Amino acid sequence: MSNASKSDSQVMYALSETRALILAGAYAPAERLSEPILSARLNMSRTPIREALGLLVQEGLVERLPSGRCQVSSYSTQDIMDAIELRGTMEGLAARLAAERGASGEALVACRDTLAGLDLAVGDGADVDFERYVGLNAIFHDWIASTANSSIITREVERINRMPLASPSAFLEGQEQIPAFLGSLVVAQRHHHAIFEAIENREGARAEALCREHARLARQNLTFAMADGSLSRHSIPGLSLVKS
Amino acid sequence: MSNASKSDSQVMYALSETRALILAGAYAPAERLSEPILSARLNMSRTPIREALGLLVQEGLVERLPSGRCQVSSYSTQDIMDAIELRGTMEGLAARLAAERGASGEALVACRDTLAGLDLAVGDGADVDFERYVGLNAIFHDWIASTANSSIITREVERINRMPLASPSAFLEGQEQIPAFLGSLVVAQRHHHAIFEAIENREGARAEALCREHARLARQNLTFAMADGSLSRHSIPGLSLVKS
DNA sequence: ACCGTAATATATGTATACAGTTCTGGTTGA
DNA sequence: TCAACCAGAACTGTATACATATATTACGGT
Repeated sequence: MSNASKSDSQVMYALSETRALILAGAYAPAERLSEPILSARLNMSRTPIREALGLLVQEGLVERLPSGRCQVSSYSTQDIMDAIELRGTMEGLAARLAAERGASGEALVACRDTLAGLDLAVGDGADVDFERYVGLNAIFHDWIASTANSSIITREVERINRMPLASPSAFLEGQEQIPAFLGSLVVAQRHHHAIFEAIENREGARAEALCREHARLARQNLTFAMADGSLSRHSIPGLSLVKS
Repeated sequence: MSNASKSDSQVMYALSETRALILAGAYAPAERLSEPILSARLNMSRTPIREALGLLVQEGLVERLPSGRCQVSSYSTQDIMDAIELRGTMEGLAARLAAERGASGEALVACRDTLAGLDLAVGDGADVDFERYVGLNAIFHDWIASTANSSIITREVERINRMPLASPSAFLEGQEQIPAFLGSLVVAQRHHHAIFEAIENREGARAEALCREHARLARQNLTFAMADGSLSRHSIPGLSLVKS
């Protein structure tokens, strides 16, 4: 087997492929995923399929029935709301620890660059460079988690971010046309600056509170997306799994 | 295969057996776990062993090397501290939501029973019924998580509790002899009452702050256990994985 | 027309085989 | 003495086989 230490293994291929299928809505919630059928579809044996399904269960995209069979998960709007609240809380913890423990000079410099890039991408909110914004936004949020300087916390924040629709980038794509959403980006970027400032000034409580409030924007976007009916329903990955 | 839908499957046996071996210190940190050797030791084929190892990786007890091999994890004291802080934060979130959303009448009644049982188990701190305390303490903490009424949050709290040494029960066994520890139980039980009262009175911020402070007791116990050298080193499951 | 039941098909759980990779230990050459 | 290297052993990743459990369908009784 060619080494490549994971990324081109059969398991990883099965994992990303199946995940993409589910997030794109190719499988409906509660639809069964059988190992033989998937293995035929992806041209491999059941073994890596089986392992990939286990990982998807861990990610929360797939549920295991008592019989052992797998089905696509479904979430209520409230579930997503709670997941976002949880992310906000965990990012808040990371930001507080980052403030309390202090960020290194290089970390601060790097983050200032990211913020400057985000400023450019947002502009005045009328002409947003989305692609750029999405990438830098993810970098900023990763920066918060890593600046807490705790492998445990970094790991768990990454984990919650893998949950469908809970990540900071979940609602950034496919909503370019919604004016209310565009406005929220300006507010979000203001939050980013304030969070950075709080961490730089060792203001732990402020950093924490800001992160929590920042996550609330995602909840608002979820509300927009759900109300918006058809448009976002298919363009936002994973939204097809949300039930009520 | 006998149904039993999980609990007596080969995977579950391999999982609990291997976990127990690691937590008991039968394998040192960084020691390799090879599938063939484990499968010989547990009298089964590599297949369920392999799946169990994947689950242990997910639990954090085992790490996967780039080559694909597995080794026993090791943690720094700071890692455990951070995990406990994270648990306190997540329990705090659960308690806040429980307060904000309101607990049902039956939930409140049930919790009062638990608290009464804990009162009896603790007594005045001089003659503690440990076995009883450990069980009821776990029930109380589960109650907090479930009273938030969010499957996502329940799931993630359970997850962090499975992390070695981060659970509310982690330091409750094997330290009966340490006076400072006995005293901490009285304080802990006072926290329990206050947390319940805050949730009952819909005081979200208070419930959250109390949970965080409550978790700090575990950090203190970790300090005791680490300072105490040989005694607790072997009696507290998982402590053998802590490095510095 | 409908419910219960038997028969069939399909799924999962586990064992085993094999190819290719990584470790290990010893040997060689400087 | 030590580093590089090579052969053998051991391990992982994947495929496949088979036993058993579960889902589905067809059929017969009421």
